[in-house]
Amino acid sequence: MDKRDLIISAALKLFVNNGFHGTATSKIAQEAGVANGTLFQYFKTKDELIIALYIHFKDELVEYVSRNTAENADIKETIKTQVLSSLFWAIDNPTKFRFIQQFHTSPYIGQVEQDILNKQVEPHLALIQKAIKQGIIKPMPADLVYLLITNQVFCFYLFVTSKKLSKAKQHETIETTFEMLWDMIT
Amino acid sequence: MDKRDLIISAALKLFVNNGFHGTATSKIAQEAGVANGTLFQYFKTKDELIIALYIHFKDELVEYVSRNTAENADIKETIKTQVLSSLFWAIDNPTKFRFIQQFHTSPYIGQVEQDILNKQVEPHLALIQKAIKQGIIKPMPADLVYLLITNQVFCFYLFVTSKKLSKAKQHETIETTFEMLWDMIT
DNA sequence: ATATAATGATTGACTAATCAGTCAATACTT
DNA sequence: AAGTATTGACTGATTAGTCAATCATTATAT
Repeated sequence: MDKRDLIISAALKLFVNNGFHGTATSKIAQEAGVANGTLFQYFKTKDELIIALYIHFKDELVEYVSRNTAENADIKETIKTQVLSSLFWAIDNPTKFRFIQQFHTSPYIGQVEQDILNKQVEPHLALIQKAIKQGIIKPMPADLVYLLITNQVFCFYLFVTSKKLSKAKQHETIETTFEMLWDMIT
Repeated sequence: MDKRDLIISAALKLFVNNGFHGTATSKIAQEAGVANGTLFQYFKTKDELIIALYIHFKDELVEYVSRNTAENADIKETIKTQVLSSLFWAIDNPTKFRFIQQFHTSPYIGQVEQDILNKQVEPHLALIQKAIKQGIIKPMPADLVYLLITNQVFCFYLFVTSKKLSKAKQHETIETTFEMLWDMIT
């Protein structure tokens, strides 16, 4: 694990526990076991670190989902796989997922270039639009459907983590709630 | 408008724009047009101010919703009225609503006494439980249903504010999406 | 009615602590 | 020996919170 990674995971932990400004860069360096100055070698400013963290973990999630998405399954199966793998990633990486949520509702989200945000959303929007054209999903704005789906994921995540369900029970709940979601939008 | 209210609205504005720790208490006092020390007369610490703000606005929302809820309508009508009035409140008070969301995903949420959180949620949970017993809503954990509903409200809010829809178009979208939500959980 | 006292609200200069970020010195690699 | 990565003491700026002094308001006494 190189110093950059040490800094990233220390920062993740402290930001989620104490908030962005509630975490001093010196505390991050300490937690990472590196010197104060080293942090600024890898990230020019604290803001740059925070934004880099968001892009880093969001990319990790996007990559995980696309790696788990079958190439030529039908649309329902594709969307289902994407929803479920997002959720599994969130359950396995609660701190990273909470960081993303915290970032989304913070003023920092405005500092991320629109290009980067679009690039992560575009493929999903395209898939939804395709499903709407084929008459699978109800005719409605694609970005509303996207919002409904992503919020459902967040919702499942909150539920699954608040109760301490067994893996089997988790899967069962996720399956039923996905079918409910699917019924809603089709 | 007394000083306490001036401080509250100044704090709301700055916290939403700059984050909790990104906002200095001196800036809040300045924005409110009161002296530094006056802020600490009304709120012993900055943390106390932040938490008081959350409870204040959450109460405002809860009160608004319950004021708009008909006494003896049927369950669907009751829940529908609650969802719609939450949403209208959010649209009319975007800064307050964003503050609540920002607070929810921040570490401060852990500092709010469980009693206070429960008191706001309980009546809604009771209503959902009643609907489940009567076989109106599908048999599933009441708190999951509650999560699904509140997240849907957040989702509508994001959609309605991202597009700049006319009031009429807003109502139309909200009506259809509520029916979708209702179909999903019943 | 007027003066005086008492109470409480408000002020802003102040402090000790903390912060992000720098940089000259040091350690490690090639 | 040259180049690169790392260090941590340091700085100027900013922070939350304090407090003695001032101001406003109301109550009491003459």
